Amino acid sequence: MRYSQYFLPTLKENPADAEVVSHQLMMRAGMIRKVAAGIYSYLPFGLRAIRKVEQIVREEMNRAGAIELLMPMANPAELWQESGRWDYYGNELLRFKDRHQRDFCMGPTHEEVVTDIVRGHVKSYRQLPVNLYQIQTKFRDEVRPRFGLMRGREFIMKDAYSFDTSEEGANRSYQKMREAYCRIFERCGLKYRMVEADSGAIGGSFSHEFMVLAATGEDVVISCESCAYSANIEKAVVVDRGEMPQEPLSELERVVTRGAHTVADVSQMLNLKPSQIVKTMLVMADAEPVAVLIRGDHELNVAKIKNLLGASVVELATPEQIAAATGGPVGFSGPIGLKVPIYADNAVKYLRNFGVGGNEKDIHLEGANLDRDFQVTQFADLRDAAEGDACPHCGGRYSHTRGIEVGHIFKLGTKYSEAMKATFLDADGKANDIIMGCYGIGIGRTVASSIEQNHDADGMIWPMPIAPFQVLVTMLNPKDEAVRDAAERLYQQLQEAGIEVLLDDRDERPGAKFKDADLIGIPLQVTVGARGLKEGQLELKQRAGGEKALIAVERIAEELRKRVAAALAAA
RNA sequence: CGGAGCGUAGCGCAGCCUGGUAGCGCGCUUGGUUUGGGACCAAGAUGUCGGAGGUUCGAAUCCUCUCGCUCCGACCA
Repeated sequence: MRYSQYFLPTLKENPADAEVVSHQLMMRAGMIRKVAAGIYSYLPFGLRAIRKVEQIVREEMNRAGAIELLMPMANPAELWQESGRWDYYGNELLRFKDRHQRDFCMGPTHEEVVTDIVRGHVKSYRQLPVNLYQIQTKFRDEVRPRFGLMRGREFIMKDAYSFDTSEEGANRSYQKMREAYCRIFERCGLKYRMVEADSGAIGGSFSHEFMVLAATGEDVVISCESCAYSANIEKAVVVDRGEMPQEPLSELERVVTRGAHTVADVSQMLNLKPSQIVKTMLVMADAEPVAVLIRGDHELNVAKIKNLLGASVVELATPEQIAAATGGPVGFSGPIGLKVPIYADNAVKYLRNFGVGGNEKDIHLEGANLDRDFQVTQFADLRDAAEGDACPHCGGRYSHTRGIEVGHIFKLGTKYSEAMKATFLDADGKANDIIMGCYGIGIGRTVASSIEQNHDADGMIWPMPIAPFQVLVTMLNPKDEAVRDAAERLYQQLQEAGIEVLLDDRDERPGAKFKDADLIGIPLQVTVGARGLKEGQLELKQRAGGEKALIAVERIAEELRKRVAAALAAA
C-alpha cells in the first residue's frame, strides 16, 4: 500500500475526549472515529488490525473443530421471551419495533438464536456434539460506554456455542475452547492470565475469563504468588480461619459518634482499629432487605452475596430503605435488634468486643458480641480478597493486578436448552436437554488491550501477528531519483515476497514521516535516504526497542522476509 | 440513574465573568524555497459560536428549556 494513496489520517494532538492510551492512540493513528457514544467507525488502518485478530481467532476456532456461521443482529422478541431474558436482560438490551409494531432487539449475545437453530435440526445424539461460532457485531446499550473500543456499545465479538449430550462431553468441549483461547492470546502476542470468574448474567455453572494484564484494566485479578490459581476478584475465594480471642466479654456500651459516617471516623472515635469494627451493610436482594456484616477493614463482594442468596438482582439499599429496615440513618446501621436476615462474612466469626452501629443517629455500640447480642443467619465468604490473603489451594499469598477482560468462557449447562426445549433423543430413545457452553472474545477490545500493553511515549508498538502492516518503507525525499528508485524497488520486492508493506511515498519532511512511523508503530521500519544509499545501505529499525541496523541494499528484502517469518513463528 | 464538566473553523483551544457582531496554534489551498526527527516565506479559504425560545437597540457572552459528549459515582454505612 502506498501511503500517498491510502486513507490514514493521523493527528498530532490527543483528542479531548480520549482518556486512556489505547483510545488516544487509536484516534491519533487514524484507526477509529467516533460516531456516537460507544459507537465507532473502523478506519482502514484500524480495520486491518481487527481483521488480523479475527483471522487468528478463526484459525484457532476451526482448529478446535468449531464451525463458522453468521446470525442476524436483529432478533425477534419471541426468542428472548422464550428464554426469559426479554425481561431479565434490562436496559442493556436495545429494543425496537419494526413497521408492523413487532418487537425486536439488537442481539447482545446469541444463545437464543443459536439454540433455536440447533433445536430445529438436531434430533439425535448422533448429531452431537457440535460447536457453532460467528464473528459479528453486537450491541449492548451500556449505561456508560467509555475508553474507546474498550467498552463500546457496538462492538465486534466472536461468540461460539457448544452442544453436547453429556456432562463429560460438555467438559471436553469447554476444555477445547480453553486451549484454543490460550493459543489465540499467545498468538496475538499478549501477556494474559486465565482466571476463574463469576458467571453473572449469562448464567451457568462455571467459567473462566481471559485477562490481558494492563494497569488501566477495569477488572481486578487476584493471583496466588506461589501456585497457578488466578481469579477475578468477584470470584476469588477467601478463606478466613482464626481463633476466638481469649479476652473476656465486655459490656455493651452506647457511644455518641456525632457525624461519623465512615469506618475511619468511627474507628477514631471509638479508638478501635478498623478490624475491630463490624460494618452492617443493607442490600436489597430481589427487593427484600438483607443485612451483611463485614469487618471494617474488608470490602463487601456483591457477587458473592448474590450467589449465596440465589438472587437475581442485588443492590445496595437506598437511605430510605435503610431507614425502613433499621430505623436509623445511613452510617449507623448495626446488627443488634435488626429484624432482617443477617449474613456475615467469615472473618466476623473471630471477633470479640467489636464496634457496631446503633441503628440511631450519631450512636455506635462498643463491646458487641456474636450470639450474646445478636444472631447471624449464616456465615459465608462475602468479602473481596485482599492483597496478602492466603490462597485456598496452597496457602501462598494473594496479589492484585489489573486486567482487561478480552475473553470469557462459560459452561452453561441446560439453562437455555431447557427453557427453549432443545432436546435430543439418546440411544434409548429418551429425550434429554442438550448441554451447552458459550465462549466469547471481544475482537476490538483485544486490539485495544494490545495497545494498552504495547506502546511508548511516541506511539503504538504492534506485535507482528496483529500489526496492520508488517514493514514500513520510508522514502525520505521522493524528489531524489536514486531514493525513489531504491524505495520503489524494495516495495516491489517485498510485495512479491508476500510481505504486508506500507510505502511512505508522501512529499513530507523527514521529521513528519518519522513521527508518523513511530505513532502507527509498524514493527519493522526501513528508511531509504540519500545518506545511506551513498554507502549502498539502508537503515532497518525495529519499532519495539528501537534497535537500528544498516543493511546492504541487495540483502534487505531477504533480511526483512526472515525477520517477519521469525516474528510470526515465535508467536 | 445520581454528581460534575464541556459543546466556538477539520483538530486543540482563547473569548463568556463585565453584551457592541469572532480570534490563536496546528491542519487546509496557491506560489516559491526546503528534504535524516512534526520546515520557512508570501498570499488565501473555512464558523447557522450544539439547537430552540426569551431579555436587550444589540447575545458566543445574560435567562429558560432542550440535544449531544466526557469524567466521577452507582460497593464500603
